[in-house]
Amino acid sequence: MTVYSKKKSQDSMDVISVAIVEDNHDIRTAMELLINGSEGYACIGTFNNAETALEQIPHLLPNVALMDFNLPGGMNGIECIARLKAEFPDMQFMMLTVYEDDDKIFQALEAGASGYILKKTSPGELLEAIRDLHEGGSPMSSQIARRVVAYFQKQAKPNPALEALTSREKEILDQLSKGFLYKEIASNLYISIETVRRHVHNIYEKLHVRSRTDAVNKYYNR
Amino acid sequence: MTVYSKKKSQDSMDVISVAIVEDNHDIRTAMELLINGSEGYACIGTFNNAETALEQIPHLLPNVALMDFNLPGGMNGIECIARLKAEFPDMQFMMLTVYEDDDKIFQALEAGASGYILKKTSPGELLEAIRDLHEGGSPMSSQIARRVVAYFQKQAKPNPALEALTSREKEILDQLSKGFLYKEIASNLYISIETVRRHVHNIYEKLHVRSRTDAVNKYYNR
DNA sequence: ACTTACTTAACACGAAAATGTGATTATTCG
DNA sequence: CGAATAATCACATTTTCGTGTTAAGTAAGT
Repeated sequence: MTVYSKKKSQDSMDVISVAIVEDNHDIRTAMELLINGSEGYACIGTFNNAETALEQIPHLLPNVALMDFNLPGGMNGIECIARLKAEFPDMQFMMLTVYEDDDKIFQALEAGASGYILKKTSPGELLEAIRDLHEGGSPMSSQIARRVVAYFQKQAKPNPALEALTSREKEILDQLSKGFLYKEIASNLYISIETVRRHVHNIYEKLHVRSRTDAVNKYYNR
Repeated sequence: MTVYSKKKSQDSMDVISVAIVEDNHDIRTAMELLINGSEGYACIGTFNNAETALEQIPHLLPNVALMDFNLPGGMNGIECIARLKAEFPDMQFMMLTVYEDDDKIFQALEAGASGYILKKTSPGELLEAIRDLHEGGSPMSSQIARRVVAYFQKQAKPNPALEALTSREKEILDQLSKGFLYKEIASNLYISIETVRRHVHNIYEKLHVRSRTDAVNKYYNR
C-alpha cells in the first residue's frame, strides 16, 4: 500500500477540516481521535449514517469528508457523495472502505470521490492521504490504481472486427456514427447515395449487424 | 485502523529483470547502475532509441521495461509501448517522463503502460515502483492519479438534457441505444408499438434531434 | 496476364423509422 | 378537487433504411 506524495507540504500548515461518515463506532471514534490529535487536522463532525451527514455537512463545510461505503438506512456512501459533490464541487471526498472490487471503485470515482483507500491503511498514511487529497492529489493504493488503469486500457482498444473494414468503409462508418442521413453522407463524400448504401451493406456484413445503431455500438466498442 | 500490511516482497525475492529505453546517456547509466546495484533487480538491457528496443526486447523478455517519452528517431516511447504490449501482454511498462499533462498520461496508459512516474522520482521510490509494477500495482504519483480520476468523473456526468426526460422515456431511450426495433421495444416493455412511437417522438423533441443515432449520441454524451 | 479486393453506381422492394394529429387513462401535486 | 404531467393507444403519410442483384472501372499483387 504505497502512496507517493508529490510534496510533503510542511510549508502551508493550514488546518484541514475533516468530516467522518462511518457507522462503526470504534472506527469512527478512532479516526476522530487520530485526526483531532494531529497537528494541522481538525475533525469538525462525525456521522453514523448518510442522511444525517447529508443534512449537517452543508452547514459544516469541511475541506475533506471521509466516507464509508456501507451505511445503515437507505443510502450508501456512494449516493451520499454524489449528492454532496453535486452541491459542493470543491469539497473533497475520500472513500474509505474494505472493498477492492472494480464496481465499487468505479462507482465511487464516478460519484465524485477523488481518493479511495482501504480501511487497513495505517494511521500515518491516512493522515498523509487526507492532506494529499486536500492538496489536489488522488491518494489510492497502487493496487486500486491498477484497476482504474485497466479500465482505461480496456476502453482504448478498438473492436478487432473494425480492422476488417477498408479505410473507405471506416470513413462511412464514422459518418454513420455521427447520425448523418445517407444522402448527407453521399454529399459529404461526393459519392452517390447508392454507393453509400452499398458500403453500409458491406459494413453490416463484416460487423454482423443489421442496423445502424448496432454498427455504431460496435464502432464505440459497446 | 488496525492491521499494518506493508506489501513489501517478503515472500519470494525473485529478481526482477528490467530493460531501460532512454536516450539521455547520464540518466540511462544512472538507472542501470541503480538497478544492478540493488538486490532483487537486474538490468538486462538498455537502449537509446525505440527502434533498437523494439528489435531486442522480444529476445530479452524483461519483466519490466522503463520507457522514456522522447526518443530520437521516428518513434516515441508511447508507440514503442503499444507495439511491444500488443505482442507481450504480460510485460509491464513504466512510463518515465517529465511530462505531467493529461494527453501524455492518457496516451501512455492507453498504449499499455501500467505505471507512470516522473523522472524526478527518487532512486528508492523508483525501485519500489518497479517492484510494485511487477507485483500488479500501478505506481503513479497521486497528482497523476488525480488526472486519471478526473477523466473518469468527466466521463460520468450525463448530459443535463437527459434530465428533462421522464423515467419511462429514459427507459425507451436506453432500449433505442441498444438497437432494438420499435416492435421489440414494445414487446420488451409490454406496451403498444404506437406508444413506443409516441415516446420516441417526445424524446426527439426534448433532445432536439431527428434520428435515433443522434439521440443515442446524446445519451452517451457525445 | 490473371486474379482478388476496393470503390463506384443503379434499380427495385419491403421494412422500419420519422412526422403530424388526436385521444383516453393514471398519477402527481398544489 | 381540479390542473398539470405522464403514459398509453391509434391512424395516415412520407422518408429513410436495409436487402438483393448486377456491374463497371481501378489498384494491387501472383
